[in-house]
Amino acid sequence: MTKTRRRRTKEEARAEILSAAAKRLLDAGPDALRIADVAADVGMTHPTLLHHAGSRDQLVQDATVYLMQRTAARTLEAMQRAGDERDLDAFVRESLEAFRDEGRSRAIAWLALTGRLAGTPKPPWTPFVAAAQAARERRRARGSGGSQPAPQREDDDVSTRSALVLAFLAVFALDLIGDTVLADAGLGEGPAATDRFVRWFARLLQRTLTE
Amino acid sequence: MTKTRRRRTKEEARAEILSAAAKRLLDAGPDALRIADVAADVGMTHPTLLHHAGSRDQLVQDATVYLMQRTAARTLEAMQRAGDERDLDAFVRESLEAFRDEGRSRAIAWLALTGRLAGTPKPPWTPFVAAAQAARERRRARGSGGSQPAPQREDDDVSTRSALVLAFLAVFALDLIGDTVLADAGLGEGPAATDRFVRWFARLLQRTLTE
DNA sequence: GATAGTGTCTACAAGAATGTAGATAGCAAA
DNA sequence: TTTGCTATCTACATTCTTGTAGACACTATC
Repeated sequence: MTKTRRRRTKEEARAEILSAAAKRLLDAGPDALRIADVAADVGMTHPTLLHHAGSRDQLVQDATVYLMQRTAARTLEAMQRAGDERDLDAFVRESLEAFRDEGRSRAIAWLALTGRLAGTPKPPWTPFVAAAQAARERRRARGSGGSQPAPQREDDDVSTRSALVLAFLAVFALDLIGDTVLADAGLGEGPAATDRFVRWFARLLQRTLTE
Repeated sequence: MTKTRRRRTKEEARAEILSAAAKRLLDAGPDALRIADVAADVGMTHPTLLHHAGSRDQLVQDATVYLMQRTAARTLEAMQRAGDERDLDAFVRESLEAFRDEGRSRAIAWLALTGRLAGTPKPPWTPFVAAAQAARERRRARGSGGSQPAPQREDDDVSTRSALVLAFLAVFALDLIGDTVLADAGLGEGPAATDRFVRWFARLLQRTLTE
């Protein structure tokens, strides 16, 4: 009966706890999070975890913020990498992959369902809007040769933002329930069906943002 | 201390229980459903509820099916009413309203997150696909005057189905997280912002399904 | 009006989950 | 080495939740 106690610094303990809690949060949701489970994941007893986390409610809240910030960073990076210059097909596909990998859709859905979404740090939309807007104007200038009437700036802006919102909503929903919906609609199953739909959707976006 | 016992038939009791359980399910999700709460809603004690429902798990499962069937009926009716002949603006708006009223988006999201979505009765897509396809061909025949080359039937079908899937996904996500996303993207707040986006999206759909 | 069937209740059992109290042990600084 | 700090543990208390047992009461039927 060798009892090997591992002693962490306060910060290490907190980091490990948050990470494990975020994982459980993603899997089973806030209501199903059990501090004893999280403690076991990290390798400590639940009173020790409480010593660091304060209370269950506090842990859920902290893990929520941690989760959203972590996934936001990863997602935005992927979107930025893909959305800058290349075509929208890559943009949509990479966004979807980032959402999927980090479980961002699930995180957002959990928060929305439990009424915590509003109180969460929001992602920065401004750079995307600016980039998309610039790309649109570039395409238009190239295409028209300057012979078209001056574009209506305001309508353009709303249209660009709407397209980005649509992309966000579609990727979110596609990740969450895409497989089921595509199958129900008779568009096939598995990754191939999703790929086809993503390509179709990217073409649609491209046309909208180019016109 | 007048104890007024109300005696229901087996069927009445079951119906009331299912309805109340579905409401709680929608609000707080499967994990947070407490049979004592549901029993209180209906006006009975929790052992009585168990007598009718069997067990908590059984109740959750039955309420899930009940909920999905009820919302499906209402939603499909609204979509059918709007999607048959009129423009797509009405179609999208009415779908969204139906989703919202019945909490169908929340129900779907709960099921998806807890891994129950696959085992749920699927809505009938065929009539919508057929109607949308017919409408598209009608529009095209009217527009082209018969001078265009014969349309590629297969691509057309995939495109129609894809558009319907996109509409479904968008309405679903818009209901769940639309307010937050629209606000984050700088497209305004409240019902007005949603309305504007719905109109924009409907125009997009219209163009896609008409070409 | 008596009787049978069963919907409903009260009381209790058992377990799970959060949180507290006090002892112990690992680590760093004197 | 010694000492102080605190991360960690064991043991316990409390509350919440599901589920069971058996008595009671409402309704229909004879």
